[in-house]
Amino acid sequence: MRDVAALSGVSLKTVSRVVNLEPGVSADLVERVQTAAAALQFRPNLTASSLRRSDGRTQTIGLVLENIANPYSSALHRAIEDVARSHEVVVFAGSVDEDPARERELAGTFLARQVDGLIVVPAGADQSYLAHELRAGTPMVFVDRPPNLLDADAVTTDNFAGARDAVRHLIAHGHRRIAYLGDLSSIFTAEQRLNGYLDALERAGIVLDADLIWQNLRSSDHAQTAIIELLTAAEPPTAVFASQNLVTIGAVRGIAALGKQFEIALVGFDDIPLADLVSPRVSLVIQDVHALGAAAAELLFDRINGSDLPTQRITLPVHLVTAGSGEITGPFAA
Amino acid sequence: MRDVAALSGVSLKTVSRVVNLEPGVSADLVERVQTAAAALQFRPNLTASSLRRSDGRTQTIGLVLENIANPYSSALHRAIEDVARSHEVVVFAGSVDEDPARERELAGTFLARQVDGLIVVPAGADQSYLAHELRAGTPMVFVDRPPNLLDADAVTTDNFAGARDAVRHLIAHGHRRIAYLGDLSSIFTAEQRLNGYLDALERAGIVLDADLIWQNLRSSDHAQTAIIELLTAAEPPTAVFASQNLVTIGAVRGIAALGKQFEIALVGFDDIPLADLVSPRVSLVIQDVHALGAAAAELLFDRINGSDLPTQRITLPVHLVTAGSGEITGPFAA
DNA sequence: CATTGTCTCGACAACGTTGTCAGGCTCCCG
DNA sequence: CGGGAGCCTGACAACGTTGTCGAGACAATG
Repeated sequence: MRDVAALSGVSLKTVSRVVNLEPGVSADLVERVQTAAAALQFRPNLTASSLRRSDGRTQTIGLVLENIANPYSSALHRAIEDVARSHEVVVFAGSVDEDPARERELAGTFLARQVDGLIVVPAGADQSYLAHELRAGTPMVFVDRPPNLLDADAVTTDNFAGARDAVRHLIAHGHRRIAYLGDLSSIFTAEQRLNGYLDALERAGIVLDADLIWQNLRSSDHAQTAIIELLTAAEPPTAVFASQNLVTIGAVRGIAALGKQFEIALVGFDDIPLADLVSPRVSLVIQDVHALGAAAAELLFDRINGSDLPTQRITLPVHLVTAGSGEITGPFAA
Repeated sequence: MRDVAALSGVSLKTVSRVVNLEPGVSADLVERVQTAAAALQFRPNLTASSLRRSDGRTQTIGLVLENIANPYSSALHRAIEDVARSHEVVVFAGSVDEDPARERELAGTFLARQVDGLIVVPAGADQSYLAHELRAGTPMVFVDRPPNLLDADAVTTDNFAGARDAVRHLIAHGHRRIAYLGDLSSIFTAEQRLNGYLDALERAGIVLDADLIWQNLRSSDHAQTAIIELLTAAEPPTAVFASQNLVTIGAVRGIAALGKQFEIALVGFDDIPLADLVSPRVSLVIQDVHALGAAAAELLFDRINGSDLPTQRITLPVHLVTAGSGEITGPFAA
């Protein structure tokens, strides 16, 4: 900037005014400064600018995700990017891989870089380490899972209702022995979905068989092994509820490996890629990930722009997309 | 930092020394400063720090991608994130959607934030706008596609050989009428892959039929429409080479819609999700996206750490994964 | 005991930018 | 022709941190 000022023969402050489009600079000086800036390929240093600016904004937000490469996370990321872009804000993102220590570390490095706000898919059971920064005025919004031990905005989907409806659907098609395949039970969404499963069974008067519940399946391979074991056991289920996308994929592979695609009813929670092309086809509880991300980002930017409404908890609905697999009838069909 | 200094009764500089683990501070002062910092939940301001530091590093890199939500881009992103993390660097990323203006804008906003380096999947036909920053010392590496009108490092895959091998494979299974379905022809990889297709045909002495070449298919829907039109024409192809993942997905849908999954041989370039579960199954030319991203990131960090080797162009090999679809025999099978 | 060296520590300036404020100019009015 | 208002412009300090340098304390050396 100093060079631009020297070349155009004005003061630093005038260059600053021109660069920031401030009014009150004569037309010929604006012209002179702009040609000088163009000649020198001048690009203002936004970090210095935000250091000095009164509001301290860096036009930057941080995004703490489960795993950037996972389609769920990357869909969220894209939705948030689009909203951020409309505010001329760029996004830092990082993967946490369900590791609470990594979550904390990543949030910390974003905060150290003076992000204007933070969007977090929490992995750990305690977000109180953020309380100080939150009180100090850094807005934060939690997505997919609410924060623990911290009072902050959150946008989640209706996991309980989605799981309950999925299992009800299977019951309505005549199933009584319905297996539950689930992710790490410590994850909020996994717990909610298990509760939905249990609720649907109880209301239908079906006695729980604990052997049909498999949790803590951390990959599609684990899920595949689990479903093969379930289906080859003495009293196999006639239907399966898979509570997460990787688990659903493992279930599909397992059913395909056993050649039972026309015998076992399967409903999964979360979308899976190319769901319309896989065999066996699978009925799915779909959440609108784009809407989730957009809602979280809008909430965050409202806070950044000064909103001081009470903490909000938004729950978005899900819907069941039937695809012929969940509709395989069971032995108790009417 | 001022508060920490006041609370522990030392100067700013001593706090700085403790925070940066510089030697030459007595043990009891280190202790006092650390407890004061902890009490105040002090977090150093990295933007101010990098402004003042002699090397000016922000421990930040920028990543310009086609579309963050696309599995190819997000796999690249994750590979780069992992390398960046090992250097204690965080990553800005953004989507360009094949828009050259957006590419330029995004690279500019990253540079204005003083990133230590840039990794770009270029969308436009001219990256000379980066020449000034490159000469000024900001390292840049291009991935998947080389830069145009700019001398910089690039890591790409062997698109020509992959396409040629795919088409050779179809020819070896007795096909002569092989369609080419391709992405936007302005994209470097699309051009290379078309050349590979043409080369394989020519070396096999097959006369080109221009009606079998469909380019500029920008989505899987377009590709699906195109393949349905091709397969229902007067002289349909017996095999199809789909030159990109979205195009392959459209081709799979189109073939499935026509019920021709056991008649048409299909080979696609790039992996598609759940490739082992889709019907019809599809043979694929796979590139190692993780290795691509990792190689680009390593190259970038070498530059950031001072390497001044001549510009490098790295090409990674691809390999064909057969899955029963590319192996459907054609009318000229031996 | 004087001198030298080493080890700690702090004062000060600087990174590139913007907020504040004062000064100079022009114009118009009485 | 004096004076007040309004418009441009620049000098200066400041944002939060670190590089430089010098001062003071103390030990080792002759």
